[in-house]
Amino acid sequence: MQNSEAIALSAAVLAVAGELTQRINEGVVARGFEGVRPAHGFAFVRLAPDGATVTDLAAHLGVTKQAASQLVEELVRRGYVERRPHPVDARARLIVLTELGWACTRAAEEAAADAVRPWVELLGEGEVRVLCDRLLRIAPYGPIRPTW
Amino acid sequence: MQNSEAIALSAAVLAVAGELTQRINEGVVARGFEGVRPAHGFAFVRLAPDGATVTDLAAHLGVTKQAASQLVEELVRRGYVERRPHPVDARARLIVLTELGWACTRAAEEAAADAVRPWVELLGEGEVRVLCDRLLRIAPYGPIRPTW
DNA sequence: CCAAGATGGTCAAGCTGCTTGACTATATGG
DNA sequence: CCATATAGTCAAGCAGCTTGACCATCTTGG
Repeated sequence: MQNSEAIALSAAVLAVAGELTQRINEGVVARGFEGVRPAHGFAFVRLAPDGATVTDLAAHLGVTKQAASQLVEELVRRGYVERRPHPVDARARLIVLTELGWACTRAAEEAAADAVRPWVELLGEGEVRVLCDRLLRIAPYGPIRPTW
Repeated sequence: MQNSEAIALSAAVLAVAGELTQRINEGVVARGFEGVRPAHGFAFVRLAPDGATVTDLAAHLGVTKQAASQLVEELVRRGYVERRPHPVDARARLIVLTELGWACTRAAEEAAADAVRPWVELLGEGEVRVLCDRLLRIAPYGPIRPTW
């Protein structure tokens, strides 16, 4: 594979990622959740199952824990998450989604489904599944960084 | 396709994009081009063929022209590009890559090839080409935004 | 041909989100 | 029980973007 092809492929990946991020965020905002940034969505993904600590979140987002702490503070102010005492570690706090946070997460899922729908119409559901499989094999643990 | 699958697919795309951006940037830095950010690479792509104006660049990067102007100023200081009078519009300036800028672009292509190589080994060259084709069909003109 | 508005570019000031550094409180291991 | 590591926060600073203002040059309609 030639270098120029590699660049073209990279550009394609980045274009898809950019469009996807933009569409999902717009979709979430359109559903009435104002003031949310893509980074918040990335945080929600990590918080969704059982909550997480600030340090977990920082590692997940690829930022310092101070930055993660600020992000949590903002989400608390907006009512999307709340800090609870950690069940086994008195130093730590468990950040969990509020009901509003869950609603926002569901909105993001809907927005993602809307964003992906044109792909299915274009390529067919089977091809999209194959695409997803390929991507997961390529970078199963790629960084979810809010900023480049 | 269910909402949860759409989210999984989105996460996969973003993970691949994140890893790719990181690897290319590291590869460029490793080849001796210091102080370059991914955003610079996105600018180089637009400048490479025949140069571009600040306004073109701003549109391409999805930022204000002031921001694009600052980015150009930085690239000029580092010796990657130079401002030339525009051939047909005395208001505008044509930003073109210097020899150093071209060298950096080639380094980025090499780094991209390095980053993509594992994919080829994992999926085979044919599958990767198919992947590229699919991505280009999904978002042929997706935004190349340096920041989310 | 000229006046009026549109467009290309830059300067300046401000804001946002990140970083580094310092600190307290709690956990853990010898 | 003390030494060190870890969770979290506060504070200050910085980088990169934005908005607002401005000048130079172009384009257009009368």
